[in-house]
Amino acid sequence: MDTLTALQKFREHVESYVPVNDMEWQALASHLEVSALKKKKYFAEPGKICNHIGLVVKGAVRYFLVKDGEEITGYFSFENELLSSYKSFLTRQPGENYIQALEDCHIVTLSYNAMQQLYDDDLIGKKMERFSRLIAEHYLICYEDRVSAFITQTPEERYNKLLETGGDVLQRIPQHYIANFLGITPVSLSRIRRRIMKISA
Amino acid sequence: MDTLTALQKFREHVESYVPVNDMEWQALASHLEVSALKKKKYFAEPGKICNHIGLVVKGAVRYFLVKDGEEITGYFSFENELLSSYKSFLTRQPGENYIQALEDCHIVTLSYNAMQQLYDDDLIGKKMERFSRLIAEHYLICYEDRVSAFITQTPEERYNKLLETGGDVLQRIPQHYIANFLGITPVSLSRIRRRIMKISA
DNA sequence: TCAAAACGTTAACAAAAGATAAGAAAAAGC
DNA sequence: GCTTTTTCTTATCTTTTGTTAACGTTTTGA
Repeated sequence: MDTLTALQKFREHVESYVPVNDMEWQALASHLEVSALKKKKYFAEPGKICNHIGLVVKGAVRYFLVKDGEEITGYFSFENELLSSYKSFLTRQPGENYIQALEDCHIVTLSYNAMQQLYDDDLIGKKMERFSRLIAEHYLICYEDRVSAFITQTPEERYNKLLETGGDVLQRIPQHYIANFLGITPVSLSRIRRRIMKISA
Repeated sequence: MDTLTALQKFREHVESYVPVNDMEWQALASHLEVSALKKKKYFAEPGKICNHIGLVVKGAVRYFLVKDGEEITGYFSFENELLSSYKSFLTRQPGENYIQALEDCHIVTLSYNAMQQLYDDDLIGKKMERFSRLIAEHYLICYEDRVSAFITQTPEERYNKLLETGGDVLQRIPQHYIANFLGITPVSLSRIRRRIMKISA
């Protein structure tokens, strides 16, 4: 995928939140960087401050942290989704998790400093503020739903819901990662799958 | 508590995110409403669109939803914390949860329409966008931490962490609500407490 | 191509959590 | 002040999950 296509994808993503005219786009695009992230390479690592926010143009990444020597996968990002150790990016503190490419990825990134410059820009500062607000609000709602699922649903119910709405996740992600994502062990997920098969059979 | 004090608290809250001069404050304050919410009264109910966002100036509220006839408590807001069925407020869709006063509350609220007017205001639009962005980012991080706790920690570990950092919650909230908040049943929390007591004794 | 690693399932056992019920203590409301 | 409700604990039993290990299959990578 060429640079222009990648940037165009980024523009479309921004425009799904706020309208952007050509002049505004120029101001924004001048700060963007297009790059590749090969499978198994890391976008973020614990102990390091995440200095970039990105968009996954192609590919998929996995968020995980290591506890007691075990990798625990918390999240994934696919095409047209945000890519960042967001807490670290926002707070300027060292992050806690790895972000690793599950496939060869094409990404478009924006540095923290560029972001602040854009916020303070007279031409597009307000629009960038709004864009970031809408992004944050969007992901806030996602997290709210996820917390709600942990509180109100059993692991089996959470997996069933994932079967309905999961889409890409179920096809492209190994099941033991999905187990972590659901808050259970891979063995437990395997048992849940067998239970469901028996019922639906 | 009088209206001026309540408004002053709101101003201080805003100023903990962005600086506000007197002129800007006038523009904002003209849209604010100060009100009381008596114990057990509802700020939001399922099926209704949440048209206001608020600040708890005094008191505490509980967020809960009803599943299979059971109340499940997901969250609390105390003094100087945000108050809203945020997903409903943002998406303009009917909410799913109740927000109920646990104590007699004093609250300051801002309507959705006023919020949009403020965003589009030339004088303080950009500042309001930034304020809301920072608010959303702040709560996004809170939710991220909470999801992370569900994935990486056992209920016992989550309770222990709450003992360290909980503050108000543990003093002012009945334990069966806290159990829900931790994602377990009240009976289970009681057992966890006994296990911890035995160890530390 | 071939050895090594990763992946998913299953089994056996231990630990924890859910469901239900009962009882005591504390708080709320009249 | 007294009754009712709420809150918390405890016990019993069932269900689920975690842990560890084994096994076959698939995928990876040199």
